[in-house]
Amino acid sequence: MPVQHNNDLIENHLLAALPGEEYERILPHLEHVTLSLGQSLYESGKQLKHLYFPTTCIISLLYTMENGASAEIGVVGNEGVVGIALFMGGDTAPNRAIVQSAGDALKMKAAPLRGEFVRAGEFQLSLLRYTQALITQISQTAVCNRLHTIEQQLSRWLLLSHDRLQADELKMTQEMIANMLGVRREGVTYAAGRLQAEGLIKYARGHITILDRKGLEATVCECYRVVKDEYDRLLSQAMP
Amino acid sequence: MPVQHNNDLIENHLLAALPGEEYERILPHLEHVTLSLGQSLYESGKQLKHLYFPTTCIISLLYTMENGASAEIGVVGNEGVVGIALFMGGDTAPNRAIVQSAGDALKMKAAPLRGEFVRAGEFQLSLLRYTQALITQISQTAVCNRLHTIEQQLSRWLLLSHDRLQADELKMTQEMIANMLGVRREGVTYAAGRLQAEGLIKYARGHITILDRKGLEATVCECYRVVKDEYDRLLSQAMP
DNA sequence: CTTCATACGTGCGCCGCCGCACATTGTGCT
DNA sequence: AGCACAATGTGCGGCGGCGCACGTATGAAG
Repeated sequence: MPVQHNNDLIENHLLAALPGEEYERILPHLEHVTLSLGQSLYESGKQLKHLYFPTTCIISLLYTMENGASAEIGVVGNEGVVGIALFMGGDTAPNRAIVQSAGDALKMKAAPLRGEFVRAGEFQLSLLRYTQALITQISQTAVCNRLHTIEQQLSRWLLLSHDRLQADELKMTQEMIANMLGVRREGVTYAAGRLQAEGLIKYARGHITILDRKGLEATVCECYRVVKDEYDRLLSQAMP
Repeated sequence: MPVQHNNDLIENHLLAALPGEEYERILPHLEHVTLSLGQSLYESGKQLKHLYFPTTCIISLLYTMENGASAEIGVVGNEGVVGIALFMGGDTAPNRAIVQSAGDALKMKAAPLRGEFVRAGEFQLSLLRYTQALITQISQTAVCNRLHTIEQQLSRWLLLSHDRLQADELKMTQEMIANMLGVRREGVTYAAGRLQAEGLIKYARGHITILDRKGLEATVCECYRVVKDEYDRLLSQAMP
């Protein structure tokens, strides 16, 4: 289905921040799609066909090892875009993009993207600034994986997801979170139990509710703040 | 000192791959600099002033926590460039760039870089492709930090350094490696001891020699291969 | 209302890594 | 040559996380 309402665009901050002229040029190339939980947007090493601008969904960038173990390297919501390899010139990436929270996105074909990108306008600047923010997120994930406990990383993960979510409840089992964080399911059970005991979250059978966001922010490691500040700085127009 | 010999350029693969026209335009903006071990090219949050194209040096991208703990997020040699935030539009980055192996580089001021970048020529394409390769390296660092042992990570780190080095010996104490990997110095002693016992490396007081590269490649985790393949694929002109 | 798969809880032994303390061995400097 | 210091070796207790096994609860399907 083609994009019918301008509101669709506004829901993605990168698109919403475009000046009218570029907005008009890009509009016809966007297609509204609904994505379901667990769906794959691209696979490791496979040619990317589209760019996805999330509006209400959340996408997780995952790397899966040969033995099946996996770990998340970043998360993308309506502040960003999925498929940066397309405009960075790689065409493929050695990771996967999986729908972590069902919802909608705007899909753009590769060909018009390239045409628009080489104009070196605001669209290109936005995409590149976003990419730098994503690099910070990935970097901080590396640091956090090295130096912090599961409980700290879970807090960081919950806050990053909450920032990209319109609600306080996310549908997500501990098993799924364990796959994202690259840890045992039991490890998540333990860490989530502690956060619940502190009254910061509440969870039950695949439903996690953020009860005390301030409290979470107070206990999370600095990694969250570093990433958040960098997103705010680089995407100030695009992330209110 | 200004660049006097074209050979200087050839030593950096990104510059060497430029077509003659762009090469001529960029040449006057490059300055040859010699960098010493431990020197900082930029600090966290500080305005970047220059882009550095390593020729014989190796640069480490590090993140340092508030409590002083640090971890490497990537390494750059003559296949790449330091200071991507300059052309990605961020101007600053929340990490540091430290000289890991003394040597030379070509330095380019921010202003002419921007002018050249917006021409959307081969220079821009090269820089962006390189950035994607770097993203893969950072991502794989995150995964490796999560899932692999110090010994595996040390192997990966040695191979990545060896790829960017002209020799088999690198000047590097175990203490420094520990800071890069974000682990204890004793952990590096133990892991290095095992690699030495297997006859893969030899080390003594700040001098590490790669004895059996094939052997190292056979024991390293898949993370190294993933990064290497992606660099080869994206920078095939630039990394022989 | 029962059934049943799915999600979560818990205990146990094990291992890798940490923090600390201290011994030992090179290396450069005078 | 001798000294001081930097680099490495080693041991020990502790902890966080792993793999495994099995128990418990809850929501949906019939």
